[in-house]
Amino acid sequence: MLKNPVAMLQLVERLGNLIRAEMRRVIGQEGLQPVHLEAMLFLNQANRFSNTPQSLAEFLGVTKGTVSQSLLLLDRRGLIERYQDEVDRRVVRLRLSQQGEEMLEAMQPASLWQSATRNISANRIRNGVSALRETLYMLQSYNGARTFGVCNTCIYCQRKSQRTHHCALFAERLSGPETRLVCREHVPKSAA
Amino acid sequence: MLKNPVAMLQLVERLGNLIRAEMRRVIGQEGLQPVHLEAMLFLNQANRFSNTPQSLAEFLGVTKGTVSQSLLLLDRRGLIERYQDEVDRRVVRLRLSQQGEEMLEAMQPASLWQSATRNISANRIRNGVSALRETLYMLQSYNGARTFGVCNTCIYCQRKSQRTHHCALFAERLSGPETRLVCREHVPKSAA
DNA sequence: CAAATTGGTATCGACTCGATACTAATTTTA
DNA sequence: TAAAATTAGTATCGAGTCGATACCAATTTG
Repeated sequence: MLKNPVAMLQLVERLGNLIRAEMRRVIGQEGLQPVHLEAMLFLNQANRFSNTPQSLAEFLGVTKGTVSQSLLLLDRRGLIERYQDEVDRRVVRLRLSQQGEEMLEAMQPASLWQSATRNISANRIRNGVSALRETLYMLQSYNGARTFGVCNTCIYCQRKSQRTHHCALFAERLSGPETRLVCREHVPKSAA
Repeated sequence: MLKNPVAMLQLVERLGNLIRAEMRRVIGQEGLQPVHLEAMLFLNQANRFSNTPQSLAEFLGVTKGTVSQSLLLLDRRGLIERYQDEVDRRVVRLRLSQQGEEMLEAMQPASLWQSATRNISANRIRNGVSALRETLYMLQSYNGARTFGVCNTCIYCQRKSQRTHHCALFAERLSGPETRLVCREHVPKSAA
């Protein structure tokens, strides 16, 4: 019955498709697909508990077999590096290569968006972000999907001192910069 | 420098990907892909100036060759009908078949979203819709893409009487319901 | 220590997607 | 008005996604 939520859905869908088409245009010149850019953006933000094929598959919403194929391609192109985990030798760790970081740096995928939102009032954007964030959390909780938020918004993240934080789930120390990376085990504080 | 627009971009991107993954899950059971659902949703809303392969290709942001393939599949499955235009015999007209309409009806793609937004205040949603809509128009104007809005938000749409409207571009009469369909030649009033 | 689970890879088939080449109908132009 | 250019659409090719299935090796469970 409510029309505005449906309007919001259609806008998000349409904007998502435009972003995707723009991605395809830009990254297609490198012979890549949108999902490759998504993967690289994820690896650029993933913390050390989350930089694995399994985690990436969950983030992208595809099977591990599918993600394995995409990683093979990114590896062949020299855009990522894969190495074995020291303690659990089944798991593969992923990171962007130097070349991968440079490509991401050079692309500036957000620049068009920055211009497009230039004349929108800060208040409307704040409201929009808040509405979208809540919708995202709700959707993720419905289908049991992970939230992939950054550590400093997670219930497991405890501040120990001015500079050091602590993850109560992995029982490990977190540096300041690390609390701004996304984690597979993230549980939003609002949903505690 | 502004962080909120980037946050909004990431949210839209993530939500778009989740919607896409959900689409794949739902429509995959019919042996279809997300783009097929996008196409059917478009055809369900397109007016009589816009129900062609070319128009659909512009909407989806793919080439006409690509869209031709997808239409072939939808036709084979009996979900759409294709017929020749009477006056310009190069153009093919598209419409959902009975079966296609029933499938769309049965899927209710917006229901999850409706639940997810249930507890968000109307004001925040209104602000969000407004911010997203302006962003969408800006992005579309940048790359010269069409806006695909509904007639009653278009500069060419003129109200003739209580019940009849008139399109100044095609110089044709529009019924009331027709003014709520999306058009390939749409130009938003705000950008007049 | 054997069985079950977990993380990852390989292969197959259907499909997307851009590029290219093509046909037919319409419009432009010389 | 006839030839040239444009427009709408289709066909084909190759690289890649994607799920499904099958498989292997390392780890955890019983």
